[in-house]
Amino acid sequence: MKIRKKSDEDAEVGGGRDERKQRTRRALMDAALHLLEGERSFSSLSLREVAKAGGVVPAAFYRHFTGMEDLGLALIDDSFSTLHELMREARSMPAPTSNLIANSVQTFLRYAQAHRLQFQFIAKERVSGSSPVRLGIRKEIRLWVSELAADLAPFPNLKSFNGEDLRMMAGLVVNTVMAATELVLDADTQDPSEMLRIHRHTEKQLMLIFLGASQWKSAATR
Amino acid sequence: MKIRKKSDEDAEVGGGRDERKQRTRRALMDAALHLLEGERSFSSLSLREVAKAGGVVPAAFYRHFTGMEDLGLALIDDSFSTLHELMREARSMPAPTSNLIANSVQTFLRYAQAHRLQFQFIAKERVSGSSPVRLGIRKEIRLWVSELAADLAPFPNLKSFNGEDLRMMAGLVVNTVMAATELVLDADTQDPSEMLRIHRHTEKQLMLIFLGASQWKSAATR
DNA sequence: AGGGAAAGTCAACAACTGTTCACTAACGCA
DNA sequence: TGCGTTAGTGAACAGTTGTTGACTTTCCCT
Repeated sequence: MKIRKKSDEDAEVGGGRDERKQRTRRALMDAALHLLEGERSFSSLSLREVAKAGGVVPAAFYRHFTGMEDLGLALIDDSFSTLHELMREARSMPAPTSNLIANSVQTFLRYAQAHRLQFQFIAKERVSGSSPVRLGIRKEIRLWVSELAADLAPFPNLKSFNGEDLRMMAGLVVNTVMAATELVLDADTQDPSEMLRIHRHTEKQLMLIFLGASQWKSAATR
Repeated sequence: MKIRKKSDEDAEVGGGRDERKQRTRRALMDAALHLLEGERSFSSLSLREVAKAGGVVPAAFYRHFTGMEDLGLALIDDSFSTLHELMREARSMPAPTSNLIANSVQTFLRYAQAHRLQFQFIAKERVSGSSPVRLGIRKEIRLWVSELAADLAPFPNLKSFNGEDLRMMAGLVVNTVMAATELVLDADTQDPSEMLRIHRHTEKQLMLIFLGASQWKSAATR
């Protein structure tokens, strides 16, 4: 009668053993992300409430993570893998010779909105997280800057940049996009006019940067 | 014999009643700021530990603030008043016709370093604070952007900006400076070469922005 | 000189925290 | 078919949390 304890009441059943394990692992990570929605910060989450929100008893949490910090690091990997996925998609798209800036802004901000939980996590923990978490995020962002610099290098407008200055410019672009992302994540969810305002604002800022870049002269390296 | 309970052991004595009250109020605020040094975030501070660090029993906390959020709002006022003080000083200085960017960067980042606790608080709570705290900070930053835009308006290079675009550019500058501030606050305290690197980096980014600005043409407003 | 106001103390409360332990039951390999 | 491995349970622990109430002591005004 009471043979199957969970399976007969859980909607989502089946699968091998470690498939089920991955499922609760994800449930814990998703629970944490959802708890972060709104005002909470990761460091104010308690292990117990994450466990409860994940549908599991506190002790079971330890079968998946050594503690909350471990969970945080897992969330970083998760979040940045979705960011890299976007970058890969963007690179494989046929380069739209005109409107490149407007297209990129639109693509990125839409994507951030669609993955708001992850991006909210990144935005918060980038500045207020524990040391390993924060450093992990910074490393990923530096990597992102490098990739962007490499993507920018071939542009004919930017011939006069040396490598260091190219990274400087890429950093400026990334900062700007990150700031815009924070605006989008905070904005009244799905107020289209407000969203349009942010898009236009960000496009102009990037145009200003690229306008400056086309005039730039790197000091001769010697 | 045991008439004066506090005065005979406290180093800092004297003053009228509400002068003493202001003193413990400040002690609580300073305690909170110091607890935020390093990894902690404001939302992870407990009322009890702030009270203890402030040298006061938990119940006494309520004589000064209605709760932690109230303390947070007080810290915002405090922090931004020091920022406005810097802005006032900067404006009263004789405009250094050359090297304006380098001077401004140096002044600002030095100031941020000197008031690291306040700026750390702002940087963290800007993104992860509770709603009233976060909104308070955003409002102050918008104000800052407006003031900068007004300061920028008279420059002959920027004649071709309309009001909205000027704010757009000012926003870009503020974003850039804020990002640099975060780097400074995180950097190995007082590693001069690292600090120099950040200064140079930021100067270049601002030069790039101003270079673009000198070529800018706002669309005709109609 | 005396009395009201108020900053601060002390003790208690119910609720919640992280972590541990012995346990149960299901899976998958032999 | 059985048996070890292991995800998940339930209870207990010692601390810590926010908030309250009744208290003491000091200041300041009349």
